[in-house]
Amino acid sequence: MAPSSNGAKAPALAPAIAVSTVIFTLRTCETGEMKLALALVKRIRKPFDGLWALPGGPLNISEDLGTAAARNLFETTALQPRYLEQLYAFGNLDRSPGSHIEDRVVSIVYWALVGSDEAAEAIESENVAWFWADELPKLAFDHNLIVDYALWRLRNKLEYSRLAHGFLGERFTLAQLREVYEAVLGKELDPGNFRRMVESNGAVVATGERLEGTKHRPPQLYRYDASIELADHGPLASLTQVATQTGEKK
Amino acid sequence: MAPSSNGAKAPALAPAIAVSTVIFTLRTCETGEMKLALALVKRIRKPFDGLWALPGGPLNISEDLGTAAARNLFETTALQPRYLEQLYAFGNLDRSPGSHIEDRVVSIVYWALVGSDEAAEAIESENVAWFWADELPKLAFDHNLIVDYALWRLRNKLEYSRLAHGFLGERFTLAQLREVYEAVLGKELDPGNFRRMVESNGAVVATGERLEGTKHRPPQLYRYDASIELADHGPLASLTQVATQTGEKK
DNA sequence: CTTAGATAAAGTCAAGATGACTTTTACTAG
DNA sequence: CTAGTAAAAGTCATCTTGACTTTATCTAAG
Repeated sequence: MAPSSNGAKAPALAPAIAVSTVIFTLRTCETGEMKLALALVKRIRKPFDGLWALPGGPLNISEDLGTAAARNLFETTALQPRYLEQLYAFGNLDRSPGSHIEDRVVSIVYWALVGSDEAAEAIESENVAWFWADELPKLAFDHNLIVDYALWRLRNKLEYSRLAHGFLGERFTLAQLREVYEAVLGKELDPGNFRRMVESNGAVVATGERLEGTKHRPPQLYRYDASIELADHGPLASLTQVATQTGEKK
Repeated sequence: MAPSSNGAKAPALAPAIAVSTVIFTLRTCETGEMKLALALVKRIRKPFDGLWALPGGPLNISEDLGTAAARNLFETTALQPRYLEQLYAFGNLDRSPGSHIEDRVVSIVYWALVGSDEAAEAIESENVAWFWADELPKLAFDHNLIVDYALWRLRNKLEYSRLAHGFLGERFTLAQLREVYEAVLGKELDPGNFRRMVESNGAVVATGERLEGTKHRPPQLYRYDASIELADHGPLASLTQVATQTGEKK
């Protein structure tokens, strides 16, 4: 309650805040299958120099958390996120072994989805690259742990519609959508059952159009229901309807 | 990537970090029913002076996030949490309307459960009090939003065993456990179905003992399965088994 | 000793969800 | 016209869930 012993407003010893992002996309691997990949940057400084790490940086004083995450994402990949959500705040004292206490950093980590078509055009360089999610090297800091958690959230806590919108284009077939799920979950799904469940939960709807040029019965094209949000509204996600409409008192 | 324009190590303008906690307990109300309550402190300073707010304070440079939350909880209520979990990091620029930008604070919010028996002995004063979760006043900052989100998580994302252990004692009857759920969810549950589901998910087990002294058939006493963790391990909750055992490379 | 009242504990039943599988439909390529 | 392919629709047994019924075991009143 009371301020710390020293009441003066001198530069107090306080932990710094950084914002990092786990950037997911789907890419086609040698065998032609879709596989989950994420963007990493190579460290070129003291702790963990030379190791790969999650993109991130300090939080500007006049920048929202989500904005900082999106900015970082754009600075490293030149891409816009299709979906962005806060993951967790990592602040353990031992995240950067050997560092001095006054260099302590609390990382607020976001995770993002970028379109698989756009991801091909993303920046890649000596220091920025895509890695298969299941073949990661040892990362700097506690970033392996962070990625594990992000993967867990991606696989367990994300609804169909968001994944679809995050990775696919405006229109898509159910087979494409199923491919996305199979890539993320790492297992095959029954086409019939997949169709049934997608159609019952009304997040995606048929457009009436069909995709021509296949060498079999032409599949229908689907799109996301307009009323679905794609960006993260923080904890509001589920409360938004209420919170927004309440807003001011009636 | 590059440091900000000014390379000097002068006291950079950075957001401060605070840790706050939403402290839940169950209390018996006038009618004899259990109701969900949470601890608030009255502000005695500039922004929102006089309004009630979540207990919290700055994060010490050498203190883990969860430790800071537990310390705050103890300082305000003199209680130990039975369960503690990170909720979300709130960092919007408009959380404290009217404040100067250099006073910006990012709050990492935890939520906690304290035993309903212990809660009776908790500190209560002019400036610290329990409020019914469904009868909150207007709170300082964005704390109403935070509490709404914490309530949502409590009701939707918490498994039986943790709720049980968080609010009840070492041993309890299924009727007591059901009462806890009814209080949290705000609706009545079928005793038979409740029993079926608790017994199928093996989180709580029968002790073989019975509670004597009732004016009807004596109910069996249950306890939590030993293997259940109660404190928050950050995102590890579900990964711990793997992460911990992996730890060092084999 | 018997009975009423109360709740524990176990059981019943129908509706809905889920996974594995089959059949039919509509196109292309030869 | 036929074979090949995948879309789309349908079948079926199992599991889960909510609502409800029945039986068992205690206390307390008479």
